[in-house]
Amino acid sequence: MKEQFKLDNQLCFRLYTASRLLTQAYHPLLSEHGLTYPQYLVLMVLWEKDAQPVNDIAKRLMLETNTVTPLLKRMELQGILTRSKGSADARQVIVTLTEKGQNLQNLLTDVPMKVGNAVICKSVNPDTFPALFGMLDDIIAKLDNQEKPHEA
Amino acid sequence: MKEQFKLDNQLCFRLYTASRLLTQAYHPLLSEHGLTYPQYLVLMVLWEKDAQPVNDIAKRLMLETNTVTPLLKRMELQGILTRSKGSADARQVIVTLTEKGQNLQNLLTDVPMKVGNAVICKSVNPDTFPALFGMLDDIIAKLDNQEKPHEA
DNA sequence: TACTTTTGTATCGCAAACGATATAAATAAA
DNA sequence: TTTATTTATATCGTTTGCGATACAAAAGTA
Repeated sequence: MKEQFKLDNQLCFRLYTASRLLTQAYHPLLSEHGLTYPQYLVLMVLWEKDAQPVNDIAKRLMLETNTVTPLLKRMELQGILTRSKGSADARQVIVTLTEKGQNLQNLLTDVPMKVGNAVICKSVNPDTFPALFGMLDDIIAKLDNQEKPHEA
Repeated sequence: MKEQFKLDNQLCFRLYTASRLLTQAYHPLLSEHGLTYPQYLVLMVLWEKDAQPVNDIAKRLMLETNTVTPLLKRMELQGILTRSKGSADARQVIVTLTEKGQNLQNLLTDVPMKVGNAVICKSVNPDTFPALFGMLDDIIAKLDNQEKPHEA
């Protein structure tokens, strides 16, 4: 058994598992409002800046539009947002929060605190957060412009 | 816009993104051999210890059996492993690597190094790996026995 | 203007994930 | 030994995630 294949040596498996389990921790808090975690991410993007084209939302979440489009359609069916043709560029679809979508920000106020307190702060010393965030951001940045092989 | 909802403050979004992008980095190396990343994880589990019941594999990967079962069936169709009724406990399904499955370990020898060199070591100082692994392990451990609320 | 290329979204198909539920085998209890 | 409970897998349905591809609008070029 080759050393490089030991599961305990894998960064990716750790990220994969931590991501899944942390997402699961959000589940009961979000499903209460009929939301999934990726939908919650879309909400955070639109709360930061409303009325964005699909592309901008996808870029912000580093997802492909073919992932985001169906996701947005489901949220539209739920009356959380609307999708309308852009006026400047007719190819664009502008996504705008409805009142219900705006209001979810109030209903979900406690979610970050609940997950943070119940889980994260009990497992990681808050002082080490900047270091952890920094490392993850470095990995993400590296992987992000790995794919776009630098046009030069 | 409430501070706690800023995407840049979210640990979960970072984990989610880092996990996705790193998995994508494996994709070209694995698809060459007809494998997906979760299938590669199963292989690592079985290379460590062959002939395990479905449950043990699922536990090792911290996945549910309803995720692992279809995954194993696909791998069985590819001739990578076999699924057979356990002799001691007739409920169990014992998963065993075929010669093809064994041999994939040789074909994939370079994968960890390629991903590691090309991506990880260029974004994170290898000296900080133990710290990063430790923090992720702490988060995973905390989330893991969060769900099983400690039978007491 | 006519043609080509790029860009923004969407459709399709497949492989995860996972909650809910079903089923059979094993174990425990009555 | 019945009956009840737990355990090991599996089935079903829904939502993601993403590669491949389609298509129309916009931008660039001849």
